[in-house]
Amino acid sequence: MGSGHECGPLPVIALADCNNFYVSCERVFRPSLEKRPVIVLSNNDGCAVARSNEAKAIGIPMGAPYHQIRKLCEGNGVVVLSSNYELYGDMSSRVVSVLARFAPELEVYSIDESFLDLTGVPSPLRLSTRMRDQVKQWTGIPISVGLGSTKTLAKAANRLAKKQGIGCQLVAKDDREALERIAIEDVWGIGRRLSVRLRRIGLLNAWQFARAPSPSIRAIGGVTLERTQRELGGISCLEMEEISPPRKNTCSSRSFGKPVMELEELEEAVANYAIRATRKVRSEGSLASGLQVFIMTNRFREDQPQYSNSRVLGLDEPTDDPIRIVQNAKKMLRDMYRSGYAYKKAGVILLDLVSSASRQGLLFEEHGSPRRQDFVNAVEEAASRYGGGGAFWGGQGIGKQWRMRREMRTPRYTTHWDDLPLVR
DNA sequence: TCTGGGGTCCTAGGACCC
DNA sequence: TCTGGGGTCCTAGGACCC
Repeated sequence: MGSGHECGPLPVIALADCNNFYVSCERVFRPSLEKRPVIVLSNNDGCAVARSNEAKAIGIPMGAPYHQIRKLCEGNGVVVLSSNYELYGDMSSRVVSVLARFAPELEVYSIDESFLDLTGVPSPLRLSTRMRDQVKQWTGIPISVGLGSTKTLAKAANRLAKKQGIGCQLVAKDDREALERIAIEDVWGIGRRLSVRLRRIGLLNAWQFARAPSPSIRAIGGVTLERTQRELGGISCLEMEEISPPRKNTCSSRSFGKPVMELEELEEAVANYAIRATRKVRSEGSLASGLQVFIMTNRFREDQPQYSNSRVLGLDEPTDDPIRIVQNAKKMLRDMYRSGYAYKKAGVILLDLVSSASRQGLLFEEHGSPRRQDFVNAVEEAASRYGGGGAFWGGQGIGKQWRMRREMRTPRYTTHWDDLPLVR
């Protein structure tokens, strides 16, 4: 230790990333979608958030608003699906459980990506290939695996693996040829803004970026960008995080299916979002120390008057009480509501979540009488067991004119009994 | 007519204090 | 001729990710 030489084996990080994940999930249950152009739309059937390779080849860009590509889709026989997050969430955990058999240390990074520590494995490429076959065989989901000595190099390797249609790829920190093929905007951590500024000073790809003088990098993107640069140079700055740190905030928000003018309807939507957000924190055993409510008009409509606002409230004591949160959220909404605007979106954010186990022990809480707690728990229990139809709070309303559109959703094959595929 | 949702981290600048 | 300086805390906004 401390000699400046390598001690122990060179670190090897793998990034296993599902190919076109949402589309692949749909294909598992509808094999007829294989080899056809398929896209999955975001909430509200708004944008294309997943595209099969065939759909990419047609020229459908990532994130394209559906109304802009509708003609293109119709003209090319593209299968268009609404998103089905219950299905994707369930498929995701299946994939993770297979991956976990291949490495002692695994970090679930997103719904379709996991990092694995393969340090010390004799032949990481061969292991990755076996892993990829296993995932495909057991879950039906195709994945690509990138290998590198840091997370950022593994990301870059994964990108090349996907681009070239090969399953697994390793990129070493001094592999000039490979790193030159990664455009600057495709480096993990460099988005649209930063890539423009980096291109302006002549840095066009990952190789050039990695070798640029670090003070100029820091001047452009601060310590975060400098970390990315070091990672590309093989110096690890982003550690594996096996257990994800507890969430700090949670948000529930939706665009409305139709613009909303009236306060009453907004109140209904906000009550629903508040309850959804509260259920999330309850399920994680957390309490909210504050909440934020926001509303906004459609920012794309330049012909219409715009208004957006938000209110933040600190709670005197952390809570997971839906009644209290809904009451406060509605009060905050009424406070900032202005009539005469066509509202497009609203949301509720629960802030500064703390663990309910470490609840700071007020034995005599004014609002938290045992009977009230029991009542709240009973309603929430019924709601979670039987879904929204089991029980709901008064303020949630029953009209739901503002509900989002989801007109092309496939059945929830794996999570709802009613939707199980029938075998004949 | 139609443009997603849910997160994190960092930084600059203001308020406040001594 | 020329307003003190330095620390902490908080927040809004900007950047990124999938």
